[in-house]
Amino acid sequence: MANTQFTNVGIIFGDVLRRYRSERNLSQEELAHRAGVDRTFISRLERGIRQPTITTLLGLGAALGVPAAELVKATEAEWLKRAEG
Amino acid sequence: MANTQFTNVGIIFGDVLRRYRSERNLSQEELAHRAGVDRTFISRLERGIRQPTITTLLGLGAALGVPAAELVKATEAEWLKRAEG
DNA sequence: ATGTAGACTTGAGTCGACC
DNA sequence: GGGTCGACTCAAGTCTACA
Repeated sequence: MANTQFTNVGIIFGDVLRRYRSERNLSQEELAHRAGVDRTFISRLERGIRQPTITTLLGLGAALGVPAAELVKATEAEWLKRAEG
Repeated sequence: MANTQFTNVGIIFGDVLRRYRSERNLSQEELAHRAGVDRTFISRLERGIRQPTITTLLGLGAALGVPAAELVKATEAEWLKRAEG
């Protein structure tokens, strides 16, 4: 049953996504449209209820005008920070 | 039905993953063990048949001793290159 | 414009097996 | 050690609807 240590990744990614979206004054609906996904899915991502695949990540990055790698980097940094608590 | 433009992301990521694994002289089995996933799943990832979620990405990065963001960056760069063909 | 939720289809990720 | 596959479970992602 591996990966108990990665349990919070979705929550952290949700925070990151919401922050990037807010900074750009995009609505969930507009982001969803640009990224080619459903609005309710964005809502679930931001709340950490769902997790993106790498394809979705690239779509979100393109929609936000930021490399997907940057979203992952921010998520990873926050995750490492919380992991060492 | 969005995202036809992202169709090849899985293939590209598979190439990237295999390259990073090979450079570290890791077997699929060892990588799978370290990342906490199944060996056959690594095989499918490398062949582009399956795609990782962000949680799996962080696990793979940790297993390879490289930031997951770097794997995404490499994937994204290759994807942009192929996209402009 | 967002939260939430149920019901749905497809795909992530496992397990066992064989080449 | 790796490829491949079928069958399985559960989660990704959609769609509709209401607060």
